Amino acid sequence: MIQEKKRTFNVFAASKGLRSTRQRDNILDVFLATHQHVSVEELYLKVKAVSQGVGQATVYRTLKLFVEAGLAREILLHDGQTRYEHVLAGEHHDHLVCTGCNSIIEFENETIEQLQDEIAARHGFMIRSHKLEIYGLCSRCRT
Amino acid sequence: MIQEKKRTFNVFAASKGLRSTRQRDNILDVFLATHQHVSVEELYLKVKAVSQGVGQATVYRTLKLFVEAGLAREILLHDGQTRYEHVLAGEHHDHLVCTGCNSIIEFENETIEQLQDEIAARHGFMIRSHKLEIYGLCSRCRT
DNA sequence: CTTGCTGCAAACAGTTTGCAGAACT
DNA sequence: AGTTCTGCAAACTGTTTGCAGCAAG
Repeated sequence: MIQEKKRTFNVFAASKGLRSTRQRDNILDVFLATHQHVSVEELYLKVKAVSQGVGQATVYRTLKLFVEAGLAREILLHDGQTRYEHVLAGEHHDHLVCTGCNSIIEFENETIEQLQDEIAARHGFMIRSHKLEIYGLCSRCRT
Repeated sequence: MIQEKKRTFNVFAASKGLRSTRQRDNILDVFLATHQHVSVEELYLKVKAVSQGVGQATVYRTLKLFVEAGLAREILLHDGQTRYEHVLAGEHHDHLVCTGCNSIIEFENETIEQLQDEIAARHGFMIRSHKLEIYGLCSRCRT
């Protein structure tokens, strides 16, 4: 599905008249190879390790493109850094964030999603996205 | 209940050996008189209108104290500013955030809270707090 | 050759911090 | 008097932007 994502980005790029560059390819590769919730800084370091001469600015700019292309999603946790996660086709997941070790457990719950739809409908609200984060201590960190 | 909140803060201050100052009183008054989701900047301006000579830094410092004292809670939306909301005894509410006009509708849903507890339990996770934000367009903004 | 993309460094916005003087106890 | 608190301005951090040169189409 990595190929699939690359294709998605190419289609998007073509439709926008964007050019294909070494940097964007590198960043996309690294992003796709990465696990959930990379910060820009982390990604920048990984990209730099693979190929010299990619500036932070480009990483920032490119990540925004990925978001536009629907490949990535911004998430704001409480650590002052914007992080990006993969958008997995169709489904959505939420996060259990451990404040002890900063680990993140993902979960999905169809019922919660449905309830959200109901709540939105009740307020005449049209949902575009949502974010549910539960903070606390994971099983290892609760002593 | 404003008196009640002031008392809460005084108790907290006393227990921490903090001093009572004109600035802190002013900021607390303004915060309590304020509606949900004030940014530091907004609060700073309101405080300055009431009494000259209160610096931004003090507002920042004081808001953190309110959080520690359990009166306020930080919320991070997607506008680059940290906002603070009132902590209402016991109950918790979540947000429908309109990306059109930046208005915020609050809601509560007991069932969602229960589902969260179940999910957490399933992962051996101990919940400390959570945050559910639904982004989209409110009834006025959806055209 | 035209136009978009990049790296760099400077600019920014929000927040934090060091410090000298003011204020509380 | 002894400390804590404050305002100011400078420092910081994460992110954005202007621009000259580079590279893709």
